[in-house]
Amino acid sequence: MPELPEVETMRRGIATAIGMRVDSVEVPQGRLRPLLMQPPPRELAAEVCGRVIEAAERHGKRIALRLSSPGSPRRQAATGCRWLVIEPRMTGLLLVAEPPSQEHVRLRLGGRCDRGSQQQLLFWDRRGLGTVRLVDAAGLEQLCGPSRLGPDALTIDTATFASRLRDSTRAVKVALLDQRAVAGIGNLYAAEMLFHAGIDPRVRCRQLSRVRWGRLHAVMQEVLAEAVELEGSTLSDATYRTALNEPGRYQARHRVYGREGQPCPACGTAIRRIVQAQRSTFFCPQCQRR
DNA sequence: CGTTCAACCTGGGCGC
DNA sequence: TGCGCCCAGGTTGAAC
Repeated sequence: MPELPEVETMRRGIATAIGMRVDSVEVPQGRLRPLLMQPPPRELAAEVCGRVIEAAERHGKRIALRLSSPGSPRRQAATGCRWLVIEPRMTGLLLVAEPPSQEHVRLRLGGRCDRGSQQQLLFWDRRGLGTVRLVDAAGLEQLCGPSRLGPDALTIDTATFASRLRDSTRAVKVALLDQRAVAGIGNLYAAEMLFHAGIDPRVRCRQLSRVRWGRLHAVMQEVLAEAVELEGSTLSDATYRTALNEPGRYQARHRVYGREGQPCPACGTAIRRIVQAQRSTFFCPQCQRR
């Protein structure tokens, strides 16, 4: 399930598309389940074709492709840049390699003079919960701005991190998933970082000492950075793949996630699974304290 | 402010 | 072998 490390891996994996012009947008019909696209495929294609992909940004768990203003400089003021915002949600993937089955969206790219090659950028989503939206600067702000996403978990500083969470009465695990507080953490990495910090996921934010916020901040960035380095986690359902359609390698590092009943790698106590905010939380009742 | 639930979806795993 | 069921979890929005 794409969280920060997986989405960052996607962003890096599609870097070869930067500088290329969109020649066509294809949205196959047929057996494909519907995918939220705004505007609908035909309009989106008309607006996107001819623009150059100038940058691939990551905002939390979303990718935003910055598309150049079309046409002459005079027209630029009127039309301006656009952003193609892709939200993979549960099973969405951005690929430059061919997808395992029919894709949802295919951008055919060309026109870069330094390489002069052609390329494709594909979005495939097994469950079809993902979204692809074309927006202007105001729309980007709405989808990815500070009203929706807090500072990025990978780069937020200790003081800001603590200040955005410590006053909450919520359980720390639940608060870590709040994208408005801190952006990028999902269910899997929340469990892993709390294990490494030795913190019981049920502790209320307010109960955590300053020292423990500092420790949590440090391990959060260690865990996320290492997961980015290893290109994310591909679970047994094997949905998540890199842009080259290869599995991630961080799953070998999982200490608690998905390991209910198995011995804690640190102390041997059986890993427990509980439910918080309707989602599974895995933790070691011995190593993770209140 | 916080929690809970339903909705969006499909495929893998389970019990029978 | 197969049917029905539950579960996986990112995000939103409504209800309490």
